[in-house]
Parts: sequence; C-alpha cells; structure tokens
Amino acid sequence: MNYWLMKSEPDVFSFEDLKNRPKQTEPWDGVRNYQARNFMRDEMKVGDLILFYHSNTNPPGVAGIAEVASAPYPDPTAFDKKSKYFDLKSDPKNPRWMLIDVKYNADLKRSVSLEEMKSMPALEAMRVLQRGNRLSITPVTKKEFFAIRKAGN
DNA sequence: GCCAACGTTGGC
DNA sequence: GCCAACGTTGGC
Repeated sequence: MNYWLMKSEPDVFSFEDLKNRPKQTEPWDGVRNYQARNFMRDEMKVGDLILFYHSNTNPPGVAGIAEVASAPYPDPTAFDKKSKYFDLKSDPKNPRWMLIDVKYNADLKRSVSLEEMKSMPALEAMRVLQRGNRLSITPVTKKEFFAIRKAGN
C-alpha cells in the first residue's frame, strides 16, 4: 500500500465534485508532466490512499481522502482534438499519457491547511512542502499520510 | 496580479 | 548536448 498527494484546483475539480460524481470516481486526465505520469503508470495501485489537495485557492490544503480505483490506461483527452489537453505527439498505438481513476474514500472533519501542514513536525520532509515544488502528484510516506488524516479528524 | 521555481522547446 | 526563451504552477 502506497500513499499519495494529488493537487487539484477546486474551481476546476474539487473534492466535493468527486464526492458528487455518480460513482464518486473520476479519471485523472490532463496530466502532462512525465514524473506525474510515471507515478500513475508505474507505481499507483488500486486501493492506494490519496490526500486530495486543493491548490490555487484560499486557503490551500488537504480537503479529503481519495483512493486509486483503476489500473493505468491511456488518457483519452490526448487524442481529442477538441480537448485543451490534446497532444498531437501522442500516438494512439503508443500512448504517451496514462492515467488512473480516482475515487472518493472519506471525508475529513475539516481541511488541513498548507499553513498547518508547515507547522507539523511530522511533515518536515514532506515533498509538497519543499520550496519550489510544483509536481501535481507526489508520493507521501505512511507517517505523513496518517499525521494529516489525524489532524483533520 | 506578482513572481520564483522549474519543465519544455528548439536553435545551434 | 547546451542553454536561452518561453510557458506553467501555485503561494502569496
């Protein structure tokens, strides 16, 4: 079992949006960063738990818990000329962009803000708190995951 | 809206 | 293969 943090701008797709989906599941499309893709393609397994993080909002922070709900498969938006994520260079026979489905897992009683995360000793080495970090998907240690879940419950 | 950080692109 | 230019991310 691995643990992850995934960023989303709540104006675009929020934790509540995920919860309100008919199957509480959403394909994590539009990722166009190779490191993030590699995590989805090579390392994320069904049942892995995810800290669903709201970025570009006030305040930023972890809004809830999600889980990995599928094996990796090609991102269909890469082949859709009308999509803003269309990628001419992604060959359907050899897809460049892979994704997994993300599913609602559990609410937190309250969000855990970035500011609060920065104050928690258990999160000192957490990747998303390091300076200049922009990666939208990052691995999280078990200790970090449970420290945040506990703070929000 | 600013801007630091950082990934990608493309000329050479 | 270098690196300048450019685009994006995301906190503030």
